[in-house]
Amino acid sequence: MHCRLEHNSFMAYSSERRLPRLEDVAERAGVSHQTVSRVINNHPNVSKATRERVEAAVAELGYRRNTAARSLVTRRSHTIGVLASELSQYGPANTLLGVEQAARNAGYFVSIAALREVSADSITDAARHFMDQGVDGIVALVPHAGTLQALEVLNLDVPVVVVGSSGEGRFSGAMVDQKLGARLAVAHLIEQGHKRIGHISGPQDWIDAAERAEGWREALAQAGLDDDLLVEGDWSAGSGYGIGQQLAVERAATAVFVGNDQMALGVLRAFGEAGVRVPQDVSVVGFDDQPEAGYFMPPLTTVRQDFEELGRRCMDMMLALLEDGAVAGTTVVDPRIVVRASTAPPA
Amino acid sequence: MHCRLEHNSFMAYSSERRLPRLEDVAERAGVSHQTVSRVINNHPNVSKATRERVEAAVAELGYRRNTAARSLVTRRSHTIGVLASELSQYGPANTLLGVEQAARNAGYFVSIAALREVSADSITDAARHFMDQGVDGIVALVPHAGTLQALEVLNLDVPVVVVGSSGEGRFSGAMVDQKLGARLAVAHLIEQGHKRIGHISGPQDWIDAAERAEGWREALAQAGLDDDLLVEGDWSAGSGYGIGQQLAVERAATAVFVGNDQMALGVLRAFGEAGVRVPQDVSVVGFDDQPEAGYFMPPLTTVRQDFEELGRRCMDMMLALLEDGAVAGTTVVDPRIVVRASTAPPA
DNA sequence: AGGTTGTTTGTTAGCGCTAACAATTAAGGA
DNA sequence: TCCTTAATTGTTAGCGCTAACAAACAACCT
Repeated sequence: MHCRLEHNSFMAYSSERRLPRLEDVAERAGVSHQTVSRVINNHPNVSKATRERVEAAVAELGYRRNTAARSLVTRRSHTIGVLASELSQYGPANTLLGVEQAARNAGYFVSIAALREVSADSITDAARHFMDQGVDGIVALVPHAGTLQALEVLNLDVPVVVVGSSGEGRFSGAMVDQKLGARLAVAHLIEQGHKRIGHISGPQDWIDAAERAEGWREALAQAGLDDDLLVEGDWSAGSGYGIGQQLAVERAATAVFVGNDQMALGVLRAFGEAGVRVPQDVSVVGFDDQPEAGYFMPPLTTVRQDFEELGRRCMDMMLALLEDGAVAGTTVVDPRIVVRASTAPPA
Repeated sequence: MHCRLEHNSFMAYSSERRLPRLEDVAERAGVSHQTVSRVINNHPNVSKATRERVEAAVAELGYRRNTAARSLVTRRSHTIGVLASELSQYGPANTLLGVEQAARNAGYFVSIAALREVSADSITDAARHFMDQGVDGIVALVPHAGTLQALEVLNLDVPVVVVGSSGEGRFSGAMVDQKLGARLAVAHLIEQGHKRIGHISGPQDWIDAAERAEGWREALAQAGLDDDLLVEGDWSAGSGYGIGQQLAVERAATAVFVGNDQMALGVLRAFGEAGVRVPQDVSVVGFDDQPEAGYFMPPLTTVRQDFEELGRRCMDMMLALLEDGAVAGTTVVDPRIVVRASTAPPA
């Protein structure tokens, strides 16, 4: 019997061999298929002897339950849909990893839909895709203000966890405390004696970008400093480079808090080319702490976000919603600052 | 009727409202459920009048077919499993995006399983996860020599497309021509007059790393140059930095072909710190062309791989295997060199 | 003994869909 | 006209599973 499993290596994909069903296991164990189902699902009222007999039969036949059949009757697919944009970026990619880890541990499957561009249409498409698949819940990894509305009007009847949002309305949220991160960055610069601290933000319709800018503003206000030095980039190294060139000419600030590490890379290059020394002339702080940040020139002081943890928290929240009937809520992960060579007291 | 759909916004997730079934659509259109099924599945023998009536009913009720029920009877889940490691890296992440795009276009769902570490056990786990889900095929985004063996012994009865492999045995492959990429890089350096060209490779048990090293060797051999300057890194900027420090002391080569952009970043920083000027003293070429490469200091000459295209090709191949009964094969994507400021003729 | 529990097992129905076949109607040819 | 063929629709069964109920049995009390 156990040989049969090993000897089918010659078979093609479309092997006609039927996979064992509950019925097959039941027959082998001398019980009804329902009893096998009980064993598989860990129902309490099965005698020890029966359970062992069934488990042996399951092992011998290599039985694995059929997800489609199970889903059909339970109306649960045990699948979570992850709606993501910018999946090639360090942050979202790692959040996805966290979600996947927590999901698989909990016996869930993870289905993905990537958005090429963030629009109501593309979000609707992706959400419909997930509903067609019958996902039990959706994790929205689209930290864009418009996403929430686009999702809300769909009236999905599955729980939604939005990453990077505090979870308004029917949605739950999981977020890194962006304001705190920004305050840590600015506080570090203030401690070193900087008075003129600029900010290169991400696009302001991104929730994270808006929060970081707000945190920067709050920290400056608290210290009685001006918050007039704000330029908006698009998250890319290229935009950081362009803005950096401009800053190198103006020289209005002694320190710049940059919205992410990629833009910071562009800034460092622009400064390098313009002869502005970092950190002697201008200090630079990034955000994210992607693995390369420590190898920029100079190594970048930045704010670390634990994206994987964020992903795991997302999934924890999702599980609570699905299995414990929890209500929508928010979970917050704290960032921390990583000080490297790109910051120093002003000259 | 159409109001009913709009007015349930007050309902909780666990809305008791049953979704419409074929039967409901059939009743509304005044036909049998089978006729509706035919319309849904584009079967030919349905009269135009009937088809239109059914389509109207489908639209009015907002009918969407139940995937679980369909899968149960067709034994097709229309789901592709993507087995991935290093998903937070630029290459794999973008390949995944390509797969996702092609899959969703073709009406397939994409399920992912990320490997924390590449081992036979973790691969077996992930593959079993996919079989439990009943995926129709697996795309292995694990460009590691051991992966193929670990997958082979599982005797999966679904098609497998291995990315970065030429597709041995029962598996199909989709790859960027790594040897060609390496030859392009080395040829560029030779054209500029370099005679001593070193290579910092990735771990040699990664298929891509081995191929790139081999391409480097071939190009040197063809030009009658020595291939004794090879150091193995681990793909990370940190390892590039460490090796770069060493090279800065030895100064054995006038040009270095680095296995990926991240390691190249580390090399640039090590050279910068050691006072080795790039490209005046040493030329550096990377591999991948991740978006930041153009903003390194100096901007990096590198070999561009179109990862999204690779992913799409993967999925095309998978579809051919699944739907056209194609046999295992290989598809190859060509890389191209992007020349920037990190390379110049030797002094 | 006879009833009242509780524990363990079996039986039946049906989730929503498609495949296979049966039935009906329309069209064409002798 | 009737028979053959093709096009269109309907009927039935069953994919593999779990929920709900029913049955069998043991244990324990009055």
